[in-house]
Amino acid sequence: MNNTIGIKEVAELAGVSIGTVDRVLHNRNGVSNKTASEVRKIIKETGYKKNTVASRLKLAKSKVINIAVLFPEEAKLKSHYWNLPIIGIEKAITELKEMGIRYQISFFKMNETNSFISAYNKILDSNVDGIISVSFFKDACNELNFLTAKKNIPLVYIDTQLELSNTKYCIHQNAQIGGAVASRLLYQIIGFHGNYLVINLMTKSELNQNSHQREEGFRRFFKTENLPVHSLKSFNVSVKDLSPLINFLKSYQKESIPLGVFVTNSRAHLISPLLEKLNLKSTTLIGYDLNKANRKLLESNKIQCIINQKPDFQGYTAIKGLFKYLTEGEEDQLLLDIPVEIVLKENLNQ
Amino acid sequence: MNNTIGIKEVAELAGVSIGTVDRVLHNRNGVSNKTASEVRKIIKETGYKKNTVASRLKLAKSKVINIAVLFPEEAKLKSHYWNLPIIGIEKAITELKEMGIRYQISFFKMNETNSFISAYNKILDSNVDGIISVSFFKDACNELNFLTAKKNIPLVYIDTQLELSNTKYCIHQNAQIGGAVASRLLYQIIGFHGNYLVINLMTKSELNQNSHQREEGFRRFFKTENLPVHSLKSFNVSVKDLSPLINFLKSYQKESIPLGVFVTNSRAHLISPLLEKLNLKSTTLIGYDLNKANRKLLESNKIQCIINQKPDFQGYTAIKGLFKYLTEGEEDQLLLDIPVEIVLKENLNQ
DNA sequence: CTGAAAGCGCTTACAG
DNA sequence: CTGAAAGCGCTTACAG
Repeated sequence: MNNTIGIKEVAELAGVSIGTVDRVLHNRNGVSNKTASEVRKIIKETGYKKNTVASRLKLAKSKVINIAVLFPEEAKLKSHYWNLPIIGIEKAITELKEMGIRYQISFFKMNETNSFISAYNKILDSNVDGIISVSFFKDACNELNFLTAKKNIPLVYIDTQLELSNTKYCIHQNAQIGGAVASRLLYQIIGFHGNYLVINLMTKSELNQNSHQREEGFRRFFKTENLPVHSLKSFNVSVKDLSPLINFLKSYQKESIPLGVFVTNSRAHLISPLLEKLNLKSTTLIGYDLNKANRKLLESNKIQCIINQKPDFQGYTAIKGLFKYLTEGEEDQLLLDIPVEIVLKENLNQ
Repeated sequence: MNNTIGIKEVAELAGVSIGTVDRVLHNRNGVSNKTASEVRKIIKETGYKKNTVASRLKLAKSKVINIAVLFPEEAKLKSHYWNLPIIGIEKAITELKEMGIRYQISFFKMNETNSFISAYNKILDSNVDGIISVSFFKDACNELNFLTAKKNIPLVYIDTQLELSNTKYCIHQNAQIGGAVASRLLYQIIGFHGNYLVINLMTKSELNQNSHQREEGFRRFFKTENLPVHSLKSFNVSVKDLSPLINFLKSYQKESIPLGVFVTNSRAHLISPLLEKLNLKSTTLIGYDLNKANRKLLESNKIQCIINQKPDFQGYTAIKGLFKYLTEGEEDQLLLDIPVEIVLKENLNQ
């Protein structure tokens, strides 16, 4: 490969100055159609690629890349789940610091659509080059998709993923695969002759879409693998009142066969004490996310397995991907499936 | 933070020219002690950090960073295990291309120390800035450690890790943790009332150190967790003649309790057919490494779990770490524990 | 519509 | 022993 093609060579071949080549490269106006197409031809022929390092060195101060991060306010709490993506974001920003990039974070209240809307409006009014957020509110996010598309501002959703119209970029874990991994693990442990229970802990009135898809993946496994099981039930319950679940769990007390429990969100730590109190022995518990409570239960063998969505990695990747997109127009790092990471007590603190 | 401290500011504060500051920064001679210490003082006070982007832009052509990679010749074969680190290496090189870095690969024969020695001698005679290799031969690697230290060339071992004297940098997976993860998985499936078997498949006369440590981690789990088991045995066998193993496995045919098999290297695919032929039902098989054969058996449920050492990630990290070290003197990315990745059929192709 | 020139922060050959 | 100047590849304000 001819690695020596720079803007200078392109300019020479096209018989113009490097300034003109640069104008064409950035679609700035002030170039005649004829010149522009000639330059474009040469760029195509030579396979010229802009040197991002040189470009960013020049622009690092005068044209800093501004990333807005819009997260639930829980992100402010250290060691909270929503704080983890920020760790990754900061790592990426540090790595790219010399390239001239910074981020600013704003917060919204999880149960107030309006706080989300007013936050993103403020962001859109500011001088922003890219946005990282999460899709909690369907209508508001659809609107945000529309507004950012109009303004040509890349918007990356990480983590939870609502089904929206026109979402362009998202970095998250495939919920179906997570569910299937959970069922495979439980099935290997418990086998045909056991009871399976999916618990959807709800904070809102309707079932979270992520939970729904995880359950779907969980159930599909048994079909795909053609494994009939003794009993597979699911139970939706509000975190505000777990008593219906407690009553339901009592029905397993009489049974002597093992029970496998899959909690479809980060709140497996709420279930473990119930199982203990009800004295449901030989129960295997699988949940999501390495929050403090889950970590502790993993360490004390009360939870057997946690599926990690690697929120830090998601944040990291979102920044790296946005940088790549904004500097080189490359999109493929902004549509990513994060691998399902299986965490046991033994590989917890690596 | 004062992000505006550049070499210019340092020069001004020290009352010298930027050329002199640069000489101090790179410990080049031709600076009086007095001037040098004054400059160093200012650097310390201001917390000045060289801008790597600018530095590499200047040097990208005149001082390309040369990385030598020395791998077993199996690395030439696509889809072979030893080819995987190269994929990661190439990814990292591509990302850093504009910074002026390239790599050159040479090969040695796995069972010929001399081919390794003559290969590294050739590398050391060339103009090389850093080396990535693997430690297969104890004496030769000790010698290589010595030679590279003398020449001040950073040497990173990835993957397998012999216990050598004076190994400075290595990127690999903790073998003990891998073994412990395997035992946890098997124990959850098989429980107290089962047979556990560790199979060490050997290519040489003595037991590979990695295998040894994996077995150690496997056995330690039962002690740490205080879980006595019905039977836990291990069997060392040469890949050249599996018949002793076959005979040994026959002893399990009479037993009606489940069997958990842990293969401590990448050759679980050699064991699966034996288990089938001997009709050892309700056996769970765990091994290492996502080679083609293992992948296939995972997909057909003949192997239940594979521990992935992420060789591609190791190669990627080695290049990134060497670059960081060579440009900024930062060492910590060259001493790395790669997380133990648990792979089931469901999260295999992510 | 286009070019020449200055400059991003660092490095180095050259001159003194 | 030290400084002034040129240059890495790109960008842009300025002049025409």
